[in-house]
Amino acid sequence: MSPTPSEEPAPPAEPDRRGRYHHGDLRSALVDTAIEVIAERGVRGFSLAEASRRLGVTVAAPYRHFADRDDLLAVVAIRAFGVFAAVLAGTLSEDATPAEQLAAMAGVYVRFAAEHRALFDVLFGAGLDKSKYPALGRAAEPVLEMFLAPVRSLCGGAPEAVDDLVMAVSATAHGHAALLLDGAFGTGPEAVDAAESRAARATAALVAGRAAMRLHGTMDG
Amino acid sequence: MSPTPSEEPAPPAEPDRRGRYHHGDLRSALVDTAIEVIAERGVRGFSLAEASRRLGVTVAAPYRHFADRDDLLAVVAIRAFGVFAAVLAGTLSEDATPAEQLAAMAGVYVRFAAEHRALFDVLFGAGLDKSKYPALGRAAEPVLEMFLAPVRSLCGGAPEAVDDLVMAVSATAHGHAALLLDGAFGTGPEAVDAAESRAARATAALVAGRAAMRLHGTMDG
DNA sequence: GTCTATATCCCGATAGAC
DNA sequence: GTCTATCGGGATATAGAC
Repeated sequence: MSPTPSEEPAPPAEPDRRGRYHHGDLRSALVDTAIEVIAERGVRGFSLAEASRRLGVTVAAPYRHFADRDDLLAVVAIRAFGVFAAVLAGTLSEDATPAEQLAAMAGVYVRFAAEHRALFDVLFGAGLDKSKYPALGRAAEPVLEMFLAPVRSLCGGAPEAVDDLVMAVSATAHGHAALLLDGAFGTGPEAVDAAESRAARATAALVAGRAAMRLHGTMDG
Repeated sequence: MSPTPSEEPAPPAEPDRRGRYHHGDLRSALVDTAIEVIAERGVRGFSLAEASRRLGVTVAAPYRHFADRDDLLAVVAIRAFGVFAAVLAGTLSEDATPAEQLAAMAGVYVRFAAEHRALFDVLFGAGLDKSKYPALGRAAEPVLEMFLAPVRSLCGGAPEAVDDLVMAVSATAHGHAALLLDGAFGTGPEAVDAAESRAARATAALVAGRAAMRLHGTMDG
């Protein structure tokens, strides 16, 4: 019989390379793998055990790098906010009115949810206690700021109006994204296109309607 | 020694009453208990084991009445649609314009999410596969129909415009509800009031904006 | 028919050995 | 840093008491 033991091909030459994560990259490998698993099974289908299995480590290994499952998900969420902000920033064009910018951003919001479903799922479906992860709140600020800029241009600085419109636009975008992921617009790329377009148009109508209502003095509450 | 055994007060007289569900009401008791548990811990915190424990029944008992956890949740979701439709119907007033009705319904949508959080949570946070529960889709139809009525009045029957506006209003309402439950409007009754008011105003602006854009011919895609 | 008892499997989490 | 071992809890399926 050959000296090969049972199922291990060539272990002697490289004590710490293939299939093992002994030198500190297990942490980032776990984050990547988490996103993979979540993309396949959703957040609620993600488990540390599954991620450990895919990386060839024991179920206890992740606890050297993360306090618990939510702690890992919080790191994924922080990365998600980073990607989200980058995607939003990529749509800014100088020769667009603030209203057009907001409409485009609402569309991109929806597209982000569809194309980075795993990340979006973690942001809004993981049930992370934000007060427990201050870094999460900090990671969200750039995103909020990107919505604030065009709204400030539109509202001229009135703080209450700014807050009002930012929330309305966010809710419009988020609602379209949530309904899309829920299947309300159908499935496939056409559904994403449709939802993106609808979100943009709804946002445009919202902004236009605000202006009209302000002109006509139809304001209460 | 008194004849009282150890911890059982009076078992001999009533063989099949207190603490037992031998006669067919375990099914409905499970639904009620599920709503209780979900209200306390959220959908993802609900388990058949916990419901069984509260009802004094074995973990296997629920499987006599429901195929699995999702099957029970689907029944809860069907009840949720019923309550939702009833709440929406309660807000209809004849002397309101279709636009005012839609705005009010968006507000009620948000209030329903807050006041019946368990039911709302099941509807949108349980991840139920709707294609697997046809009865769920049927239960949702009355709700959709309530939004369709005022929209038809507004759009004069153009099928594309009707679909467009229903989705936009739904998304606006849903977005506000989701952000409220996520804590974006703060916590407590004031947050609910604020979110309800914002959803109503955003819907009013949306409808007004649509009309304005149609007048000005600003329509594309 | 309804529930109990039981057994298997997966997951989260911790303690201690290497 | 990772592994082994282990505990508790939940989902699920089956066999059997009443």
